[in-house]
Parts: sequence; C-alpha cells; structure tokens
Amino acid sequence: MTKQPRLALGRAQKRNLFAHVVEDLGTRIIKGDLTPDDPFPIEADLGREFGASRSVIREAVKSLAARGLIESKTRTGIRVMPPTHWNLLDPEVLSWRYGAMPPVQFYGELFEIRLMIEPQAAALAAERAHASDIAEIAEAFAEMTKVSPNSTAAIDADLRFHRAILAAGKNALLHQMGHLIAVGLYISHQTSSDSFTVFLPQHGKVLDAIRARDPQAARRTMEKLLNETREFITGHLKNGRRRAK
Amino acid sequence: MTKQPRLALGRAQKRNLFAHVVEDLGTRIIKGDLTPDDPFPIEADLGREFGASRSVIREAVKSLAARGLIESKTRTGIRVMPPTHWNLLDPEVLSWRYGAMPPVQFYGELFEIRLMIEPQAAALAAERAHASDIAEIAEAFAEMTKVSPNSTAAIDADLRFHRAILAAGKNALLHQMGHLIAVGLYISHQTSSDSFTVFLPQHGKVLDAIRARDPQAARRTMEKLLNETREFITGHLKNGRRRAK
DNA sequence: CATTACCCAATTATCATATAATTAGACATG
DNA sequence: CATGTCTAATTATATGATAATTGGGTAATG
Repeated sequence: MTKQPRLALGRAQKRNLFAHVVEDLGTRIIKGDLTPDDPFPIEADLGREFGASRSVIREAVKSLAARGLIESKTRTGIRVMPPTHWNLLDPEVLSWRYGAMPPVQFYGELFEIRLMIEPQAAALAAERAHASDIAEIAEAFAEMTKVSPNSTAAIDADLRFHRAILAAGKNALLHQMGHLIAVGLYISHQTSSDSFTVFLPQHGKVLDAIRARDPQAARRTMEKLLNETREFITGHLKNGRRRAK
Repeated sequence: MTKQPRLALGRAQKRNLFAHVVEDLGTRIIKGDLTPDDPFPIEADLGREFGASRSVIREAVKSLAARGLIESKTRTGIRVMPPTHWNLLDPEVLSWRYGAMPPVQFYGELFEIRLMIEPQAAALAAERAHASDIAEIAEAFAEMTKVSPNSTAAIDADLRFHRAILAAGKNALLHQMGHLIAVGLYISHQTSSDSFTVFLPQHGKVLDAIRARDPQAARRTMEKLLNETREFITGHLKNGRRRAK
C-alpha cells in the first residue's frame, strides 16, 4: 500500500499530529472522560480514531505515561492511572487541569501552594541572594514599572520577578515551582489586569526587604502580596468572570 | 532484511529496551554528561549506540521531552534543555538526580521544601480532615508502631502516614508532593533506620494535634518532627555514610 | 475442591524501511 | 545590509512485519 499523506481537514491542524493526540487524550483523561475503570482503547483503535499511525499513537502514549496519566503494559493494554498519580506540577498537566476545573477552585489550590512556598522563598532569598540575584530581581521590578499593565509583557515581567526570587533561594526544587507561579500569574492577569497596577507597590516592598537582607520582612511582605492578590482575584472570579478561549 | 531479535548481552537487561534508553539518557543528562551546548546525537546514531530501532529511540526521546529534559525539533535535532526547565518533581527525574548529587545537598534541598509544605499541610489537615481521613492517618500510625523498624514495611507505613496528612489537606497539588516525601523518607531510612524509632513518638503528637483539630499544634509538631529528622539524618550523612547501589 | 502447570490469544514491544514535512543555513539577489 | 530562494539534514509519519510478555483459561495433579 502506498503511504497515505496526512490530510489536515476541518479546523486548522496547527501543531503536529503527535502533539494533538497528546493534548486530546490528556485533556480527556483529566476531564474524567476516561477513567481508570473504563477500558482504554488499544493502540490500533486509537490510530483509527485519530487517523494516525501506530508510531504516533505510541509516542503519544509514552509522553502521557511520562506525565503519570496512563500506564501501558504488554497484554494488559493501556490504562488510566488514578489522579493521585498524575504529575500535576507538569506544565502541560497543570494547564489541562486549568481548562477542566472551575477557575475559583483551581486558583484556590494554586494559591494555597504559592503561600506555602513563596514567603519562605523570599526569606531564603534575603539570606542567600548574590549581588547578581538581587540585580535581577531589581531589574525585573524596574521592567514591571515600565510595561503597559495589560500587555503580555506585564505577565512576563511579573513572572521574571517571582522567578528571580525563587532562583535567589538557591534551591533547585524551589526554582522548579516557577511553573506553578507562571500559571497563577497568567490567571491573575487574565482575570483582571488591574491587579498588576494595584499590587505593583507591594512587589517593591518585597524587593526592598530582600535588598535589606531582612528575611522576616521578606517573608511578611511576600505573604501580604499573595494574600491580597488572592483576595482580589478570587473576588473577580466569583463575580462571573469567565475566561477566554 | 530479516528482523534481528534483540539479544540481551552482558549485564542482566531486566527492564525493556525503552526503559533502559530513557534511564540511560536521563541520568547522563542530569549528571551533566550531556549539556545544552553539546551537540546531541541524532536518532540514527542513538539507535546504533543502544542497538535499538528508531522507534524505541523516538519513544524514549518523547518520554524525556515530557519530563522537560530535552526538546526535539525537525531539522534542528535533539537538544538538552537547561536545568531550570527540568521537571524536578517528576519521580524519575527526582531519583536520577538523587543518584547524581552529593546526598547531603540533595537531602538539604528536599527538606527545605518539605518544611515549607508539610507543616502547613498538617494545619490544613487539622481544619479539613474528614473522619475517614483521620482514621487513615491513625491507621498508618498504628501500623508504624507495629512494623519492624528496618524493614521496607517501615518506609511504607511512614509514607502512608505523611501521605494521609497531605490527602487530608484537600488540595490535589499538595497531595502530589507525596512523591517528594517518598524520596525523602527513603533516604532517611537508608541512612539510618534508627530514625524511624527515634521519631515515632513525634508522629504520634502530630496525629494527636490533627485529631484535636488544632491547626497551630499540627503545624508546630510537624515542623518539629521535620527539623529534628533533618538534623538527625544530616548528621549521619556527613559522617561518611555512603548509600547503597 | 484446591493448586499447580501449561497453553493460547491479545496486546504491546521492537524492528525495518520508506516517504513526508519542516527548517537552519547557505547562497543568491536586490 | 536586507530579503528571498534553495537545499540538505533531521525529525515526523506511515506501514507492515515479527518478537516478547502475560492474563486468563484449561488441563493435570494432589
């Protein structure tokens, strides 16, 4: 049989086939359309369903397995893993989950974690930051004061600020939490770009505390920043703010 | 050409070829043998190196890419991502990293995070735990009192205890941190199984606090447990304790 | 009846090969 | 210098085999 070139019908098939299969199955699993109890389609059937070759399906399966969403074994086939097994901190999984949960709940969970991590991270930064780390935090803050509040540059600068603090904490695991924060900031800005302007000064206070090498102040100011942001955004989310996309 | 059956020469090739390639490349990347600057071998060369077909190599590449270790693009080929991009919370990555770092440093990082997470998790558990959650924590503790301190059952019971507390916090992201804790406990027990017996009573105090619905006490007792464990184990690690394997 | 040993069919694992799609970099052109 | 065009390198996808694994059925055994 001659090779069937892949035809992109219907909606713009921008990303490649592999990415499409991964995302489609990933979101279905997280939405609960496919559960550990349901029998999962075998590779051949998945291939038919997506109009993809077995190669693509298998690669997608490996990708999802690496994220803890599924498991694939000889003879048994593929099965969905229980939610406790999912790598929720994986950026993809995080974003799929964001699309599948009520925003208020998602945001609530996210901030609960941020509140555990970031105040202490700020304190560590105040203790351990090198001059270059502080310079980076300061630069990020300077950028925040310049950008247009409702541009994506605002999100970038904000993220840069928070990441720089994590980096200054000199703990690789800590730094990794940047993914979580990125999603948190994204939601914040999507929900209300006003928040950026409102909480800009508090960012400055965090910077000052770190600069002053004052761990307690760093912890307190960061905690205040997060608590107030959470309250602000949660209020907006509850007022029937729907998200784009 | 007729198909070459795969021959397992040399050391026992227990896991399948795919898993072997993933682990080999993964550890090499994390050890720094392959950096973002080095040119990464192309699929064909990897296939030759491992004596594997392109399919297996590609599946391994997708698996590593899902963990944020590498990126693969048409024409550019494969490249190692900078460490900040790695999904360090992924259980595999975590364990590879454990094998590639000085134990004291690894343990230090790990406990810094545990200290951010678990005391607050215990406090949340004291507030939110359902009766069944408390029963599970209690049962785990009961099991801890029964098992032989230097058995793997001890690790299991210990992990069960800590996981149950996370679960009682009613935050999926929190629960996810169980992976981190698992590795932490594993190291603790490997380093000194005495720690299990020494800190058993303090576990009981945490349980009591949660049972009493006293968030502050839960936080304090958990914090004490972690701090003392860290001190105890770090001391042993510095005394030239080498790990197995 | 219970337990063990064996076999079979289902499913993934691996291999081999061919073609399609993408794109970095070279090169030409203005 | 900027911009467009071409080409070769590399991954992306497809196809069709064969190998390896194993859950569950079935027979043999005690």
